[in-house]
Amino acid sequence: MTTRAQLKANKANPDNLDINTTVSDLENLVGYNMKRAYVVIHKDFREALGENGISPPTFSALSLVVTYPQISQSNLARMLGIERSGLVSIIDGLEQQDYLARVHSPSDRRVQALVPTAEGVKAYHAMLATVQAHEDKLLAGLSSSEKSTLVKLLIKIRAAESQA
Amino acid sequence: MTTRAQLKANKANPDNLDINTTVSDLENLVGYNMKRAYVVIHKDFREALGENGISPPTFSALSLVVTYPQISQSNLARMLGIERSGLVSIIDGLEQQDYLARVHSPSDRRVQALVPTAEGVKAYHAMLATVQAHEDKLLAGLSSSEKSTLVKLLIKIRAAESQA
DNA sequence: TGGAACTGTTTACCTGCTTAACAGTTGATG
DNA sequence: CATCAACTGTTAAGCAGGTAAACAGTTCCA
Repeated sequence: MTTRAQLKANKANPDNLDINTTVSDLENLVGYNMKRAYVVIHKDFREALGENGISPPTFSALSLVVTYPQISQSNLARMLGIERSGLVSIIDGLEQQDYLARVHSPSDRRVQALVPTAEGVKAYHAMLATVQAHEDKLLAGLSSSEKSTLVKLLIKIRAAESQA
Repeated sequence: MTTRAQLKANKANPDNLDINTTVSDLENLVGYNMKRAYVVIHKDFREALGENGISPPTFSALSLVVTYPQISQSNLARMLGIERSGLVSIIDGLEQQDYLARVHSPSDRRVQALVPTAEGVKAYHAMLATVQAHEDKLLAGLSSSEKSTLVKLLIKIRAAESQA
């Protein structure tokens, strides 16, 4: 594939600089490649849920609330790996869409347990299916064993943090 | 699967909620795992270069300028996968640190070719070694074949974007 | 000789966080 | 039982890393 951009590139840079065959130190750094790959997946996620779809952090929060009803915001933040303060507006959004409710815990008046609504559960499962389908399509070039290997390695990296 | 007993335990004792054994739909989504893993690697990168270290985007830009001296900002932005406008402040920063210079191309007066300084090249190689060493340490739990598999899969995902 | 397309740049904006501070609540310890 | 550390959710301010739109200057092409 020879794009107009490449022709321009060749002109601007006399070396035969082909974007698709670029070799630099960056290509060997896991961090760089992970960032680039994540950008692609993130974009795909947004396209999957469309114009007014919820964001990845919001989706993740909803997922955990559906999985662990009555979870507290503190615990949810810990699971997501973000600060409690960062979670507030995410939960606000989910509450405004009636996907969940904050209910005061009688046993501990500090805590507001997060409980998904029926609508929230239904919407979540629909979104999950959509996201899953889009991801499968995007990653059609990977075999299912490659996909599971990838996930295993990513989880291994996340686990490596605690040990440092 | 999460048992009712576990939920109860979680409620009774929030600290019992083990982040590393969480099981939910999210664990099967490549996007979610990639984001979480990237956060870990990103954090490691910042720690590697210390308090006043350059950011990952800035490092990537410098890397490509060192590899492809006289590259234009447009081509660099394309390689990095970001907009031209987003690159301006990154290059400003590198120029202020005397890691590179903008020089007018005589053949095309629109273009400002980016040329690394001797100091820039030197600093880059030092940073690369540091980043590489930190990453190797972080990923010590992965065999070298696992690491190369991971990179191959990440590149494959990046390549999948064009086809969509 | 236009006009389309590319150059770098500024401006305004957005998302997804962080840190610091706060009041209310709880539980443990003296 | 008094108090104090620690936890709850929340607000406010700020930062990182972008995007989109508009712009003037430049180049290419028909």
